[in-house]
Amino acid sequence: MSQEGIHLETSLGYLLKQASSELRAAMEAVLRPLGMTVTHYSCLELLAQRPGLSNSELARGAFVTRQSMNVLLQALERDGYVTRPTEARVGRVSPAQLTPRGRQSLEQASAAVRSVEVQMLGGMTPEEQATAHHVLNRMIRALRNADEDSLE
Amino acid sequence: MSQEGIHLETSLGYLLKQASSELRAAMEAVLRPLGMTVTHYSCLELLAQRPGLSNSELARGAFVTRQSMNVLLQALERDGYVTRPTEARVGRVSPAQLTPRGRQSLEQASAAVRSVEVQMLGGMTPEEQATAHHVLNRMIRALRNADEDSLE
DNA sequence: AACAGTATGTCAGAATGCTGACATGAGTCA
DNA sequence: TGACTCATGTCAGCATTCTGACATACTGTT
Repeated sequence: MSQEGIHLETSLGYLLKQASSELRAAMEAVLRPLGMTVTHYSCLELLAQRPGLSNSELARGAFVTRQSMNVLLQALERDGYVTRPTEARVGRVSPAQLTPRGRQSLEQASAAVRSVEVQMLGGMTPEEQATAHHVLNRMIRALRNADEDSLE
Repeated sequence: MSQEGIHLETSLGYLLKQASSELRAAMEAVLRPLGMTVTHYSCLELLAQRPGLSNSELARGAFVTRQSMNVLLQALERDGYVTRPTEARVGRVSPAQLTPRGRQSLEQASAAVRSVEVQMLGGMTPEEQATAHHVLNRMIRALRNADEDSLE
């Protein structure tokens, strides 16, 4: 059982992956008793904050492909958590809405996830939280620009 | 095509997931031409920095289950990138080693991944990098403690 | 020495997500 | 109007990872 730090600990990329992995595990742990997966929860939370999001938009927001989100949405619709108009009004986009049942199901999950985030923020001061916010945004922007650069 | 920021952007957890997702995508993009997956690369990199790691230790380092790492290791062994002793000397642990071929294959991948990390660090000052390092470690520690707490 | 507890390697089945592909509708430009 | 491009929803097949399970080996306790 050797658990001393690897040299990779000096890599921000590795740290990022590690933190994300830990966060995901913690979320899965609190969502499992509710019979909910992380993507499942992300979908509901996105719909609560932005009613009318389409399948593709939800997929982008939950960091999965639109195909994956589609099967999830169909299940959620079948089980009565969300509704989608039978026919699209504009283009092929069919905006999704939470049902009261979906909203209720989200409430407990949202509280559970909030507790995880509070745990994660631990004893961080508001200043530290602000710098974390700032630094993560910097990384995201830098990586996104790299993608665009390679596309031309 | 509505791409304006969601309210969730104020959540550090969401930002973390976003950054991690972006980083993973960027790594996949540069590793694909080399016929290598992220877990594949992680395994080789870990072995280069810490020769003799066992299957389970590699799994933890690459953030996958030991079962997943096992199938990868078997493939890598079959293709001559790593070697493992046919019989364990102590317990069931069989330490893995990179072959020259594995080391060579890693070289290009390592350079590619380094370029991604440089891109990610973008115009970040050394101070910002240090705070990023610090803040991510804080989050990781807080989440890990939460896990231990729930185990008792 | 016997025991429980824990960690490991490994196999098999299940779940989840992804890639490929297709048809449809909107926007653009000649 | 017609051709081209792009985004969307959706289906099918594939890949990767995970969960469950088992045998084995070390560790510490009584």
